[in-house]
Amino acid sequence: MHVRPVTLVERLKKNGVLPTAQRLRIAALLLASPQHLTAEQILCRLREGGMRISKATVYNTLNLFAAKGVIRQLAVDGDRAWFDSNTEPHYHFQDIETGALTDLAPQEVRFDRLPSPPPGMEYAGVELFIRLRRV
Amino acid sequence: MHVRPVTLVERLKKNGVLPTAQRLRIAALLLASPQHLTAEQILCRLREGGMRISKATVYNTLNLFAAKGVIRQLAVDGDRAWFDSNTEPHYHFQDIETGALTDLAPQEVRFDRLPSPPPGMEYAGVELFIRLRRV
DNA sequence: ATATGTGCAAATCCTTTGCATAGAA
DNA sequence: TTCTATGCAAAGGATTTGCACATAT
Repeated sequence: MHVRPVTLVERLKKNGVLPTAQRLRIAALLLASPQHLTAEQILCRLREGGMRISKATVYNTLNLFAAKGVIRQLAVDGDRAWFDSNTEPHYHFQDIETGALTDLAPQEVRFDRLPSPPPGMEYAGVELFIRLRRV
Repeated sequence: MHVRPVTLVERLKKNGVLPTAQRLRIAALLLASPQHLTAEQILCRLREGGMRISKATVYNTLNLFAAKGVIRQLAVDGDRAWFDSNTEPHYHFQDIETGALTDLAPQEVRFDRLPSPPPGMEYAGVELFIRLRRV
C-alpha cells in the first residue's frame, strides 16, 4: 500500500506537525502499512534508499509523531522502542523468541470485566501483549 | 509483612538459586510484600541499610531471580526495568504521569474472548497494562 | 526576519561484561 | 580443590542533548 504524499502532508498538518522533507519520508515509510519498526530500522531503510538523514532527526521525528498521535510508541521489552503505525485501538501478539509483533484486531479480544479506575483517575489506554512461544 | 530467612532460603533453593548473603538480602527486600522496584531502588535501599553490595550483583541477582521464576521482570516503559515480587498471574494499572504501578488481581479482569495462538505457537503469558491519567 | 528543524558529535542513562578476588560446596 | 558469586571499572547500546547551520513561514 502506498500513501500519496498529499495525503501525508495533510495528515501531518492535521496532527500539528510541520511537514518537512525528513518527516515526510519517515511518515511515508512508517504509514505505508500497519507495521512495527525500531528507530534503527527506519534510519537504515532511509539511508539505504539514498537519503541523508541523521539519527537525531529520526528520534526527534518519531518522538514528535508519537506525541502528536501520528504513530504509537510501544514498550515491548525494554531493549528498544518499537513504533507502531497503527494508531487505532488494538493489541499485540509477541513471539518471545524473535520479539516479532503482530497486530490483533480489537474485536479479537473482548473484556468481560475490567476494573474501574481508582478515584480521580481515568483510563488513558489499554496495552495488551500476548506472549507466544513455539510449541 | 516479614518473610522468615529460613523461608527465603528454602524458596531460593526450591527455585534452583544458591542462597548467598546478597541474594537473601535482595529477596528479603523484594519478597517482603507485593511490590515493584527498579534495580536502582534496590541498590539504594540495601546500601542505606548499611550493606556493601555492587550494582553488578544487584543486576545479576535480579536477572537470575527472573530467569528462575522467583520474581517477574516488567517492561513498562522502556526507560528501565521493574521487578515485580508477585509471580502469580495478575495485571497492572499504571499512572502515566508518575509511572507508578498497581497490581490488579486476576479476577478483576475477565476475558470474554481471546484469539487462538497462530499455528505452531502457544500462549506464554498475557501482559496487560491499563494506563491511567488524572481526571 | 524569526522561529523551527537538522546534523553531528558528545553526553547520558540503564544494563552488561571482563577479570581478579572472595566465598560456597 | 573446584565451581560459582561478587565487586569494580570499563564497555555497550539506545536515546537525548548542545550547538552551529539550514530551512520554513
